Amino acid sequence: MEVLLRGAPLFNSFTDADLAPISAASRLVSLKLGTLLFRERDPSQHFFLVIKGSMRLYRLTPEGKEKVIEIISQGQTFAEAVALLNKPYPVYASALEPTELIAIPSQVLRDQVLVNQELAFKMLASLSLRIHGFLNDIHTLSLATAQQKVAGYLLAFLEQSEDEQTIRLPATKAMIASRLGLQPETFSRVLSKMKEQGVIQEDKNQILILSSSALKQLRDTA
Amino acid sequence: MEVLLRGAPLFNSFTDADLAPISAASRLVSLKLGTLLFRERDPSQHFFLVIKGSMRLYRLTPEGKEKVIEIISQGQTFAEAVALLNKPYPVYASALEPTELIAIPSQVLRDQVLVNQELAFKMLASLSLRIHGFLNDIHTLSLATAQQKVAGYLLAFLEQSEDEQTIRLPATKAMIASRLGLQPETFSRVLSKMKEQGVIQEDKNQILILSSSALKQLRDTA
DNA sequence: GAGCTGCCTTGACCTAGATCAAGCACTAAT
DNA sequence: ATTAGTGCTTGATCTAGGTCAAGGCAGCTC
Repeated sequence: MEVLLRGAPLFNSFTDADLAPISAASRLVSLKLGTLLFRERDPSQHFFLVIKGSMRLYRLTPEGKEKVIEIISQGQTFAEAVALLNKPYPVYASALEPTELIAIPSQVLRDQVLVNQELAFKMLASLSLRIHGFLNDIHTLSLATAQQKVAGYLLAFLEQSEDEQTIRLPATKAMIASRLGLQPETFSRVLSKMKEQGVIQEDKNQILILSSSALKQLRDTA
Repeated sequence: MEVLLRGAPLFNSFTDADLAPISAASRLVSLKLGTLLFRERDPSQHFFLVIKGSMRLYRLTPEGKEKVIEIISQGQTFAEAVALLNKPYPVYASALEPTELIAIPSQVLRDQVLVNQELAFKMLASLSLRIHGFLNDIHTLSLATAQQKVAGYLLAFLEQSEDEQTIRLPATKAMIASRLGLQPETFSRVLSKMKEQGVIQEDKNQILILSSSALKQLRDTA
């Protein structure tokens, strides 16, 4: 368990002594595809670290449509903030694929933050990072065309994995479309056009970027 | 200065002893309407508390259009997270009206967080709150009609100021439209229609809610 | 290998809201 | 009083992307 915990950025610099009480209180959870982990407004008894697979965090509109807010992949944590502050979950969470999580009781987090100064700092850093992500999302959601959104989304992958030119989408296309604030049809059409223009190529659910500069062009042009 | 500082939620429970070093290092800043306080990517040497007036935080698109991300009013702080983590500012900030701020050096914040446990907690709480706000924004930006956005925006005021039925808009209509991801024209048309339907009434830049239930209806209907 | 089932694509249409273009109301300066 | 500036409204178009509907294409199970 310690090994798994240390896989997360939140915990990677911790000593065994720091980690022991957290590890002792946590437990491993396995979810089948589609399993609902918690609902919006549920009390937050745990926060979670994704060991394997991925989770989708979403909300429901009054009419019952789903809007995907975040897709959480391996190594990332979620619901830390609400757990710490003892607030109800602000979103629904369900498994996008068969997924393994570590569930860490909120109380343990609260206790540890008081004891371990570094943990508080790390939490602040992690929240701050998340806020930056949201700023970007807000920015693109509100004034980008479909093409810009898709180009930006694909480029985000290249940035983190350096000179890899091939991308495996982390969820179904419909999910990604929702994340981007698009209809699945529109997402499909945009990808088609990019293929047509020779900017990308698709094989199975792998996407190959033929020209990242052309893609940047598309992202930055109205 | 101490008095002003304690006006902010971030500091309201602090003892004089806690506050003294912060107060000593901070200084008061007055901005004329439209003054640019910092740019995106500037190093974050201070974070800020709004004493009087209001600030707009925004970004620029590649084509140079502005997108308002947040409007910060009296009593609120901004740029705490980046100051703490010593990252560059992620947005532009300029004064929406003649505005007074307290500028608190980032270094002081970093020092104090290490010393004062409660401050770290408060910061976590404040960031978490901000994240919740962003979740809402993302939600509405991506799948609400213009009418839903405006109704939701107005209702947000009623929620915080209880049974006040009259709202003074915190910025020009064009700014608010941008915050909501709308064109000024569209914002204006939506308000007109609401007046036509007898849901609201407008006088100067005061908005009177005639029927908050009708407004809720509008917010929750596609 | 026949038939499901779930994803994805493609086409035809339609509508919300952006854009373009005047004009109006109020304020501030000359 | 006249002009000019700024924010707001209103009307007339245009268009990106949403919606509806019809297949196509795996990968399953039986």
